[in-house]
Amino acid sequence: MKLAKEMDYHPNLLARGLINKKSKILGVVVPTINRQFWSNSISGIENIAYKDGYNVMIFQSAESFQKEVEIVETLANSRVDGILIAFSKETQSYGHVQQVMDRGIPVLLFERVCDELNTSKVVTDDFLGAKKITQHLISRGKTRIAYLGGPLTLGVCRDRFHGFQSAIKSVGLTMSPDHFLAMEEFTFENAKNGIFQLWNSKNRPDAVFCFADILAIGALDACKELGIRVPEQLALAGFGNDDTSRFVSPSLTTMSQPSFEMGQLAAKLILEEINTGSEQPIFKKEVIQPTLVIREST
Amino acid sequence: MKLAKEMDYHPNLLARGLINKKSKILGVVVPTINRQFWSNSISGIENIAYKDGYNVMIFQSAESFQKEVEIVETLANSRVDGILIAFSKETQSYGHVQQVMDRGIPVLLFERVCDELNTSKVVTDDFLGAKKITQHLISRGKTRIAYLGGPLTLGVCRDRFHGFQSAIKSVGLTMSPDHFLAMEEFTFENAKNGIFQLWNSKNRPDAVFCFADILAIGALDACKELGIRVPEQLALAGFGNDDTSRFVSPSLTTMSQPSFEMGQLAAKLILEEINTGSEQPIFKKEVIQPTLVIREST
DNA sequence: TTGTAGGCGTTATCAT
DNA sequence: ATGATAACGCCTACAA
Repeated sequence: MKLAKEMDYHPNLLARGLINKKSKILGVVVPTINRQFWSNSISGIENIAYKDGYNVMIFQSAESFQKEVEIVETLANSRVDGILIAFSKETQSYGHVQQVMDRGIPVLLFERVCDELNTSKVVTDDFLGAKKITQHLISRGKTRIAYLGGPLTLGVCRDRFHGFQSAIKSVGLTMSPDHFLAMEEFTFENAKNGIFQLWNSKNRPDAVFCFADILAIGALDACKELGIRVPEQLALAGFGNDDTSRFVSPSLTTMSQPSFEMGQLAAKLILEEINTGSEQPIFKKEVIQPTLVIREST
Repeated sequence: MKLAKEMDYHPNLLARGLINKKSKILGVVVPTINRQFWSNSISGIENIAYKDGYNVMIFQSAESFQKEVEIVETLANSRVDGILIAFSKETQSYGHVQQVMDRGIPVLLFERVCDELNTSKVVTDDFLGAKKITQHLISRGKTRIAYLGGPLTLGVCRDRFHGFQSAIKSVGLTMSPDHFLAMEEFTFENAKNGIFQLWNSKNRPDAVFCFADILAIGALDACKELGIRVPEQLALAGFGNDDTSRFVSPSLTTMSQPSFEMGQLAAKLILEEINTGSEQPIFKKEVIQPTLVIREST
């Protein structure tokens, strides 16, 4: 070691990886790092990975299937020891992932998963989470609850919508069809327009379940412009508990997802799989419970 | 290519990197990806890098000097083709970076930089930005402006403070010493306590220049609790133009930093350096102007 | 204990 | 054009 330092020797990780057939790198693919859920998850993954001497390579698919395919291929070709993926919104087929699994690379799916692949998974209990917060809206005396969310092709959207429905139905309520708004992109502006639309109809809701905090924040802004009192005239519920949800006013009732811990768990599972070697691994599906955070908007 | 596909051949990027002495990977080191400025910068870097066939490896120093040193070493040992660094708050010495530069690896500094290293740099014009927004506060008739920021050991803090001072002095104002609050950690809570402290003194300010949006948001919350009217009794200015600054109410006046574009520029500069080969490169320092976004808090 | 040969998967070079 | 060979830097196995 002394001589190494004297000679300014530094190991070449490429060569080491080549001979060892492992790079001590985990690859992570997320839709974006520009939202707290994802960046926190990544921090959780890193937290565990570092302890085990692993580095983490982060990639953003930017919700593009094409890019996701390229990234997964690159990751596999870089001989990363494991890949953690949260699918893009566009992703409907999973051949690109099955392929790297066939090549013997451990894969773990988190948050945005699919049923078709036989891997370990870490997901939020979206059904129960959505059900709980909808029940909370109902407990506030709301009966005409609208749904503001994404296309039901995306698993997460489907689950949350079903949870929402389940809560409604179990108390004998129904959702009028024009209270179901699905948008392709989860943006502030889209949500705002959604509220305008809902409020201009003859059949105004008295509460809105929003698929994500950013939608609820857009909804809130629409309410301000329209002079709607929140939560008296219209209660708003979000999902995710982004920092922002605490800072807006009225502050936002939402479901808190333990994103950091989910990342940690995901890393633990895949490292387990990596370290137990090539024996037939048992794939675990961990379903994480989000918790209700009640604030002013309900 | 056909045969390659038939045989399910995939190139081994480690072997390729070993022989080519280049990995087609850029390494990025940021304090955290959990703030929009950083995640947007990274998106900008990726945007340019991908076009040139480069992948981006992202690492978080978590504001720890020790971790930053380790990351830089790992990156160098992985034979990345270039390293983009934004220093951690703790970083005061730069030997770890000089070392990899001596090893012939191109390095670019962005946002959190230092004068000691001879590299290309991409920075915000913190001095002028702080000066502009302070002048804006002055133009609103404020005369007792407090400063809420970080330790002056951090270059960014120093520059913004000097810009603040310059604006104050140029109109013959002075800052009373107890209106200077420096905190180690830029958190909502710290900022809140700062406002409590300022408001409990005999010498209340009528405006606060906050080093970062999150501080202004904490300040805003303190104002709500204390019943201070913003901006009439106390005007608040932030820095960074995080999404949240638009969503709080009153919405926040702040300086907008073109983070995505700064990332793009940083990537362009280092790729230029990489592609021109080992000839003596000319190091550029790009100083980006932030723009004033006037909202309700002033 | 210490030293040496061989191979990981590529690519560049040289010979055919 | 096609084919063989050496080398990138490291590590393992085997020989001394």
